[in-house]
Amino acid sequence: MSDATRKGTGRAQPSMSDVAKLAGVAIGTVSNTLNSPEKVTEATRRRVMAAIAELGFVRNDAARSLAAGTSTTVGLVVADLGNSFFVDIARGAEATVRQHGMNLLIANSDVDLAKQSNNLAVFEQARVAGVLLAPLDTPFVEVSARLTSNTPLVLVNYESRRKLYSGVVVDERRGGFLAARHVLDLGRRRLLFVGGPLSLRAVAERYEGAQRAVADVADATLDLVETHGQNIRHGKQAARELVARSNPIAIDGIVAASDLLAIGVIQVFDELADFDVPGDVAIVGYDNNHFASESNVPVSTVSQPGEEMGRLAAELLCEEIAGTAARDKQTVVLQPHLLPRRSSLGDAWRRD
Amino acid sequence: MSDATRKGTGRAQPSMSDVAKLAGVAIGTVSNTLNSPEKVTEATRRRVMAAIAELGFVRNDAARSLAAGTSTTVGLVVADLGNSFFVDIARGAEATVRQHGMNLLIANSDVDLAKQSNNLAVFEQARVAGVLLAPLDTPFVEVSARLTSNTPLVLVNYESRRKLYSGVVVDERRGGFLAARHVLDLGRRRLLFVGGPLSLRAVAERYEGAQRAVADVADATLDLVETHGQNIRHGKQAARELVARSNPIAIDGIVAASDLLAIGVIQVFDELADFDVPGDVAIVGYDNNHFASESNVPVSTVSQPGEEMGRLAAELLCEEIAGTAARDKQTVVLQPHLLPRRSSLGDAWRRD
DNA sequence: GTAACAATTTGAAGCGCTTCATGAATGTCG
DNA sequence: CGACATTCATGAAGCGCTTCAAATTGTTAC
Repeated sequence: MSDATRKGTGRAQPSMSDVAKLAGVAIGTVSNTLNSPEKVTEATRRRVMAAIAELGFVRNDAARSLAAGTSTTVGLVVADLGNSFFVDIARGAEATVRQHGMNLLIANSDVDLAKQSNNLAVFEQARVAGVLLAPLDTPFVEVSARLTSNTPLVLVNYESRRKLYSGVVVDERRGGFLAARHVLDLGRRRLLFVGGPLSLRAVAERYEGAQRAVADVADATLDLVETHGQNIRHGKQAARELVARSNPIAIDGIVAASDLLAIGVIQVFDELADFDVPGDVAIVGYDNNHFASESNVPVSTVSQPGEEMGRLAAELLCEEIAGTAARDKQTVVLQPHLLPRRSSLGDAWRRD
Repeated sequence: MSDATRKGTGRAQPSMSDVAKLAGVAIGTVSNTLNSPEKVTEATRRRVMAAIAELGFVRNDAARSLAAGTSTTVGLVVADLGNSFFVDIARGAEATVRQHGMNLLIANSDVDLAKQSNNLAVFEQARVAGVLLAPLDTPFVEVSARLTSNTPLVLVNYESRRKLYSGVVVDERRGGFLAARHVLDLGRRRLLFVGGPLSLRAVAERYEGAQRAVADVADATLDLVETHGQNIRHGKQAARELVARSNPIAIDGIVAASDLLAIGVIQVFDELADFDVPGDVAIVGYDNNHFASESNVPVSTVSQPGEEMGRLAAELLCEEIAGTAARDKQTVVLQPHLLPRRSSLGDAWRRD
């Protein structure tokens, strides 16, 4: 690399020894004023800071963490940034990580297993202090294959079967249960679960929860329309399918695996104008989607504590990094909350 | 740090010299099989790879980039991950960066200027190959203050006034113009712009564009309702305010600064049931919000090419990193596109 | 004036890697 | 068969930092 082309501008980054030279001190002193200012006289501290400012010195963190053997960044590998649930997790994780004086860097797997493991590899190679993994809802192959390394790793929204990692999850069954029981409490008896595919763990567990709630009530039934995804589009399809089955439809309560599904269903019902929500059919969604609360018929929902999950997971990770973590890996289970709105309560619901 | 507490497990990461020892080769050979396999015999390559696998060796990237003086990661500092526009940018940037054999790490500024500059600092200290910055819509102070460093930096969705950095922006005026002209083309003459605050550059420019379109038509007028933000809530407020001004309202076309605003307006109009959209009032939003296309009345919108912006910005950055960039900084201006849907076309619009 | 001690400062060692001059081994050709 | 390439492998130097034992300076007590 010729001197002229180096780094585009040709001006090389000044190093710590440049700073030391300019300030007329030893290199160790520069390091000290940066890392343990209390070990340095006020006078020399000022001289060093002046030199740093004059040269525009920026500490080389690669060298720092190589020499110190510790890093101050934490990596977060996230299944899908397009999903606001994961953005909430990121936000929570960042807050906690920051409190511990570290930084959070995010890598998006974009619903692609290969990218996910590549992202894990990137963080490991960078020797980050630790990694938070909010993985794809798929078998755990990739993460287990990762056991070669010993970077601390905490899972978010995924439970390590073999207790290899700590993690934070939310009780999906409970969420499904809450949603269904709410509808049942409103006196509805012929329920329907909309969501899918059931091969997704989260969906399956929500469905199970709903089944349990229905089983508790003697004359209640739970039907199922399995979808190919959780978007508005899928909700609309499901609603049309439902109407095609029998019109008027034979149900009076719907538990949807996502708010978007619920919205899709409501929209179709609105169009048909035959079904009143919640008069004829009470509907509960899932996720506390930002839009859902603002939509035409505010959707009752089950709220996932995304930020809290991020915070807790980061807390667990920081413990592992500090070495203060318990020997045994633990999985914290957070409880979802029901947020009843108009799509189930009707006019009884007051916007606050 | 005692041996027992080190790294939690106590098992230290193996180094390249461990691999070299096990494979019975020199350390330089290990480096070569990793970085330039063609310089190494097939036989030794295999021996080395076997040793790597056996030890579970993971290359220390901090040491690598320190020694090599180059990094293989690119940083993206993003104003707000909660906004899907920025997620699109991230997705585009990642695709391009990956094509160049590098990795993309994301840091979220979360609409906080202090975090933004901290994030920039983190990436600089990490000596990433380059940084993409999708900044907050605020004065350029922080980024200029950053001039001390010489990490390549490309802006996304922001134009460097002093041409200090290359960048990719979208022509917001054009977007506003397209939206307004579309409504005018439908024969509407009494238009209203909803959005705000106008101190946001993007909003102001969209408004200007709309004004220009209206100025082109002799008898057309453009009214303004300034909002405090671009959410559904603000749209509802604006609509109520409008109705309060005069009922029936004196306008027949609305250009909104976001799809969410448009949805809010439509929802209020729906409730009142007095105004038909688009019969009485044609509405165009902005952003091609995922949600907007699926809503009850699919919202006509102006689409921002987020992914393309990310791709292009990453392309520019890679050029700067490679040193093949033109001397002068350039700002690429991308054009937004109009996507007419039912909220303006009515039944003439067919879902595809 | 000096010994004893604390407070600062110093600078060499080394973190794990890439690089590259050097050497060894093998092949080629007149 | 010797001279010369060519191909591989070697290992020391050094990237910019942290650390820490040792040197230096300042302070207090006697």
